[in-house]
Amino acid sequence: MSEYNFKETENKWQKIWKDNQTFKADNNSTKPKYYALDMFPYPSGAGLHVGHPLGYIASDIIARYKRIKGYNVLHPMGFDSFGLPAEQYAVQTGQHPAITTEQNITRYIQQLEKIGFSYDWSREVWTSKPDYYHWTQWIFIQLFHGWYNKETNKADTIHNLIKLFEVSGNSTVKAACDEDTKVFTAEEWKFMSEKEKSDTLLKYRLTYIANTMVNWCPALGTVLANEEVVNGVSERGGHPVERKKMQQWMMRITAFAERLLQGLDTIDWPEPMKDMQRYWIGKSFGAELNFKVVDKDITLTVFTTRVDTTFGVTYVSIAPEHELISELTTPEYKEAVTTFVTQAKNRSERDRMSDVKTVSGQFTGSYVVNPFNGEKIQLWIADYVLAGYGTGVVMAVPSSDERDFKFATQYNLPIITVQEGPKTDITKEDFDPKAGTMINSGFLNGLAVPEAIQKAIKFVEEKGFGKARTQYKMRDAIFARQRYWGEPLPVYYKEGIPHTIVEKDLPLELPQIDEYKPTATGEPPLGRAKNYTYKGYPLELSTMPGWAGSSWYFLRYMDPKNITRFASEKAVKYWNQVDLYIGGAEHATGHLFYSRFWNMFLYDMGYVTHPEPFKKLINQGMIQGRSSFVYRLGNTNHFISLNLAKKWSTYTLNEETDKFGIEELDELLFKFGASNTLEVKYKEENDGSIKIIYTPKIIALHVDVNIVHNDELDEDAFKKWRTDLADSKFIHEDGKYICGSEVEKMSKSKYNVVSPDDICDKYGADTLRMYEMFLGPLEQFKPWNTNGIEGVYKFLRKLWRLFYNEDGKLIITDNAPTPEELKILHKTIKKVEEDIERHSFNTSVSTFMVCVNELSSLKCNNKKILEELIIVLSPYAPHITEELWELLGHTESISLATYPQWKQEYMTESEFEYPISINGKMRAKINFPLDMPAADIEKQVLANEAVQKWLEGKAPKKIIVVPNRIVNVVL
RNA sequence: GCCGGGAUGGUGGAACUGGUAGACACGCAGGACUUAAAAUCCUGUGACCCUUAAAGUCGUGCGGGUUCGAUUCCCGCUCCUGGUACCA
Repeated sequence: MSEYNFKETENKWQKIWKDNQTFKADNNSTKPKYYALDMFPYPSGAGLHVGHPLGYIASDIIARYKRIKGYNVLHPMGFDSFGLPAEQYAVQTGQHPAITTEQNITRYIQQLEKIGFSYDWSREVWTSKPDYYHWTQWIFIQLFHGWYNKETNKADTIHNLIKLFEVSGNSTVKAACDEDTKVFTAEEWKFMSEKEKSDTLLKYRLTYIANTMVNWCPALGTVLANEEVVNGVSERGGHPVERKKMQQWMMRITAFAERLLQGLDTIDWPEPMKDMQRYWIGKSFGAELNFKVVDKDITLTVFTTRVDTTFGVTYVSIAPEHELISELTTPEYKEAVTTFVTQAKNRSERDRMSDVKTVSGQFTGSYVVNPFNGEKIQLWIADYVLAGYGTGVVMAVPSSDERDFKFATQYNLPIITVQEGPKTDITKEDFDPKAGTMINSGFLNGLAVPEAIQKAIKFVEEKGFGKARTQYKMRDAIFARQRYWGEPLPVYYKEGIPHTIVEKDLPLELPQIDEYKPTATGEPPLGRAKNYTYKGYPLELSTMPGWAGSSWYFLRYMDPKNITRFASEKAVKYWNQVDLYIGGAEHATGHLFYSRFWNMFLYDMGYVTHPEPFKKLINQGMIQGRSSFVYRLGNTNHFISLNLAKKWSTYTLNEETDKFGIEELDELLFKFGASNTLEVKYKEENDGSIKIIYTPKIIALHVDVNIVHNDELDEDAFKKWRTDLADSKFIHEDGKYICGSEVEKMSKSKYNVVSPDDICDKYGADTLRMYEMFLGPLEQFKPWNTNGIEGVYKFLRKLWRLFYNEDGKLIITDNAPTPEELKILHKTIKKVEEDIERHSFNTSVSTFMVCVNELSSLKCNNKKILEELIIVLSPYAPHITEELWELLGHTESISLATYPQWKQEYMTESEFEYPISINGKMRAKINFPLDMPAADIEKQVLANEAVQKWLEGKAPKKIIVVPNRIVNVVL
């Protein structure tokens, strides 16, 4: 093979890698380990587009790089194969989602293999396979039998909690539990019924059943997440959604809030990503404060971060969902309150939150007492108060909080100013709630806000009005979906008490059902299964949410075939933590959060060796589509080239003054059979006269980007693209038809999807890999644009030609490398190594290009030089380098080679050319030996003729010599 | 509203800690080879000034500042983009 034949080369090596299992990771290696992980994909029906592999290519480069650096690398791939699209397809067609899923995965694997990734396919996992979800269910069971001990700050087994209850009840137990948990003694515990014990324990378990507000969609028969509800109807199908209190399986993730927050400081993640998680956890310090309700035996507790403003409280507001509302409403307000509450309930929480501009509320008729000054103030229901945060009750300080201010103004409630000084006026733009000093606030008067907060909290605790409290925004996660295509919850009910199924009976497999819809009685689809029971008892009909399987898959890769444990202790200990995780930033508060939670739990229980699953994280930016447009004249099949279209559509012609213009245009339009495409508009001028404007009607149409090359339209392909375009005519500019472009999301309907398969067929996988890296920084969002791909392709052919001459003869020599060649090589090794370490893949591609250009202009065909260059290049372009490696006489895969070390000795120069700047402007260049002292350089610079010219006889004030950089003369 | 990221030639982008802005690539222009085309190779390519050359001037979104020197640091804006949202 004397010409670079990427097809032959790539097929050959992909087959060899597969047959030899070249990239199989060893669990019993003595080498240091490196775990490089990609976020596994959901296999959608559309296949991969060119944006998907971006992160995979980067991690593959690192995996291959680490291999030749001597690491035992775990680089696996799998599929997050439970999910909604396959289920919806099943509902429509009756085809089992497993079939659809398998078809999609097969296609994904074919596509991935074509790009030449060094995955260890023997470790492939699918979350929808029973031997995988066996262990998802097992983790669920561990969580069910777990509780969180706040004393030791660790999760523990429920067995140990029961022992504590038996000894001293729950009053001494510090645990993460439901708010409404009642205090009981050991004696009381002993005499509880089985059901009572179960209910009590559920308040402590890390997976538990609770009544919570959910978005229920009757038409779809399932609970929806907040983001799936838009304007009160479901995102898919537009069915009405109601707020409903339902029994749901939950995960007590809030128990881990503090540790999930603290853990962020120990991991190497992008700072914005950590910030998102911090914000999501939403830790805030403040206090609980009790407000007694007048004439009722009720005390309302509020949470506030601003106890210092308590003297400014003029009313208290309560969430519409609050349980005590009916008790708190006086008879004369009953009707108004009921109307208001029903109204508010029908707006989903997100809906209410996004509609920030309007506030609404209703007086309950009740009054509460401000503990600080004994004042009687009104109790309102307000829809800006969220039931799920804090206590669901808020003390309102209209002078210091913008929402309270808006509400108070709207309902004519009093306002007491408690802060004075600059920026304390709430009606002004520059209002800062924490500015100024306290006034009208009794013992707090004159203090700045931070001190006032401290003093007020102390006061509250001393007087017994309440206590200091840390509050988190994060809430427990709902862990059940009323759907078919997910992991069945391994739970059955015996006399109304939930039990987990025995571990040896796992996995609890998804049953076959005839249809994938909810049952007629509104039960989840699993209600259709026949004999869906365990030991004769009914099983839970909900399945796990989409994030369950993806929350631990990185552990399964460590030992995917294990049937006795999710992964052997030895494997878990060896692989320990994911060293590098590459994936999109969109998972910040979902997958990445839940994975940390589950891993932390498993760590507490002694199943894994590190509390944080992902040591280092890199977010790759999304690759957007770059749509191409053609410009159609009116409703004809005449298309105008981009710049003509631009000109014409802004080219308004005035009949009076522009006779020539309109004739010219009309003639053109007529010539192309496109008359009647002029739009006539009338515009009134300042002087009252009417101006007639003609504009050609130009319609921009999306055109398939695959028939546009460097923005030039392939006209023949265009005519064949759609039958109605067969008779198209083109109005050219410079003899070509140029298309317009715009950056949009990649999607079928915009005809801007580019498949990696097409690129591989046309240019090869190595070109695709290098080009995707060359496109720009990994983290950056960027549009896909095939325009520059030729450059990378040319580079690979140029590399090939270092080995063969024009006659197809191998021209490698064993000569000793010249110093110049060595210098080029070692410069390249150094630069590429630095680039990989800081993930600047785009610059290393440039470095390779420079290197090959320089070597080829030196006509270098030295075996030693090329050998090392090929090793360094191999992570980027694995196929061509394997082929060339073999040509150099090696019989083993390049992945077993050793990464060459760059040597300073080949790169040092004896002289350095200093640019000389005078008052900041570059004026001359002079060579000096590297070891010349600064004082000597100064002298020689002043003596230099070229410099003298610029000095004009003046003596410089100062000379700055920056070693190996610059000499600056200041006049 | 709040929290991020960004703005550099015709285009994608480089410049790592302040030190020759525009590496590398695309595109474009010209040339070589060829009967021709493709492929390949060579040269030029920020703008202005200019017959040419030399030299010069201006240039990293806008306005200021610090510095001998700023794409880089500081202050104030504009626009684009991502996330998030009544969290008390």
